[in-house]
Amino acid sequence: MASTPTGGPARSTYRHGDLHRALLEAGIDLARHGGPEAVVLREATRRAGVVPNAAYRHFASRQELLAAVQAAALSALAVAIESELAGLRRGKRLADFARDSLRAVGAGYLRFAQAEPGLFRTAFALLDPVEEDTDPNKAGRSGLNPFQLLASALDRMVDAGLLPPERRPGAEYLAWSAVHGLALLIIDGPLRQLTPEESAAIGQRLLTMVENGL
Amino acid sequence: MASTPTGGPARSTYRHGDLHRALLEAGIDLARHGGPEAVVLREATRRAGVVPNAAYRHFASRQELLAAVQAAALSALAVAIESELAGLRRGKRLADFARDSLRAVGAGYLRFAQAEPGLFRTAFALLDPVEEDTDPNKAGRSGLNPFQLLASALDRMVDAGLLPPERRPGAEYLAWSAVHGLALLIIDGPLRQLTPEESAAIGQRLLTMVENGL
DNA sequence: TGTACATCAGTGAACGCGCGTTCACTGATGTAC
DNA sequence: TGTACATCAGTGAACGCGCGTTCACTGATGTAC
Repeated sequence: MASTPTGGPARSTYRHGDLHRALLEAGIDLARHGGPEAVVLREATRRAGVVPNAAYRHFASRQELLAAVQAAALSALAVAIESELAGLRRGKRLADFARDSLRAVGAGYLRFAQAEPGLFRTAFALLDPVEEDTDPNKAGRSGLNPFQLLASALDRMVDAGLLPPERRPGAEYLAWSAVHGLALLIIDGPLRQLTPEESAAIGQRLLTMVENGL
Repeated sequence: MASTPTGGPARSTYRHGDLHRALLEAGIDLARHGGPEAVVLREATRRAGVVPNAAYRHFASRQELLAAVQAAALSALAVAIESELAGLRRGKRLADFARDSLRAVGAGYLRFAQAEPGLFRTAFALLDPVEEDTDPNKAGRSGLNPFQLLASALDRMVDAGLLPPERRPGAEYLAWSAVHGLALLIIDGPLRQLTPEESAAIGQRLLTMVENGL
């Protein structure tokens, strides 16, 4: 039996069956290992065991495939944040819970960046505004995308009286900046050598700075 | 008289005269307009009015040209920070001066990112650790590179009693993260549409957060 | 249940592009005498 | 001051590469009768 380049079994049918999905998954895998610029149409078709131009039945251009991969990366980030949030104990006082939520959002963000740097970079390759975006392809299980998860954690801070309402507007961008910057120093920058433990520690310190400084 | 592609006068001599410099400047210009991936050997030689392989007399590879451009970008950033620092009035109390220095470093960083996004992105394309780097090509007039300028502002904060010495180690990375993240949101991200005034305002807010949170 | 046929997913071949890099060369420059 | 010569900066031509995308096609599938 012949094999595809990735070692999977060759198609026995003339039709692929689910080429759209196969291309998307190949694209995600490429992004995972090489970031957005590694999402190459021809390589995706190679992995799907299909001729290059077959992709055009499912994506109008390389750009469109990349956009789909980017949405998937955003969604994966949202899921990572949600799973960090899911680990919180709810029994605590409202204020503690609000604080913990904000930290969980930040910690999930940083953990994802370090665990999946390629997908992380893909998620933020020329990002369109995502504030009002309700595309479920970019969201986690809660239906919220990463930005919206952050926004709701900040709302909780206001509700708990930890953040004065007049400082709420735009606070997303301050918190996001700090965490995003650290993520990049860790995956692409001078903090590349840190172990996951070390970066978790500096992440916590950064989150404390945000909490106190907001 | 014939012209080079950029409209400059054609060489009248067989030898170029200063091709090394011409290639570097072409590379810087490419980076300015398109970031690191726009630094293309063949295009640099075209602009210098020279055949493609002539570059190899001066740079061993495209990578080596890019490294030189990157150093120049870092140096330009350092100069931008220095000029922000130079605007400070010295007469004030030590504590005020320390605070203002830190803010000036951040503001210079943000201003440069917005004014020269291509060079900014080039400066941080896979940055080697720059903490101990004394390469003058990466430094400003003071001989310090951007990271070292930040470090010395933080030292002043400690001297002025505004930052407890036990929180000094690693503080560079916290401050840097915040400012770097905001810079990226502004040049590549969802804050792309902000006017320079708006981004200066959010920059000041971010710097306040850093100051209070550190 | 069986056959004719329209649909359209995937094929095969080719395109033009620009890139980095290597090779053997040529001819201007500046130095040694 | 004048000439021979070595150096080496820039030339000319070519390479192989992989990319995105277009074209006219073929043949498996599923629907209409």
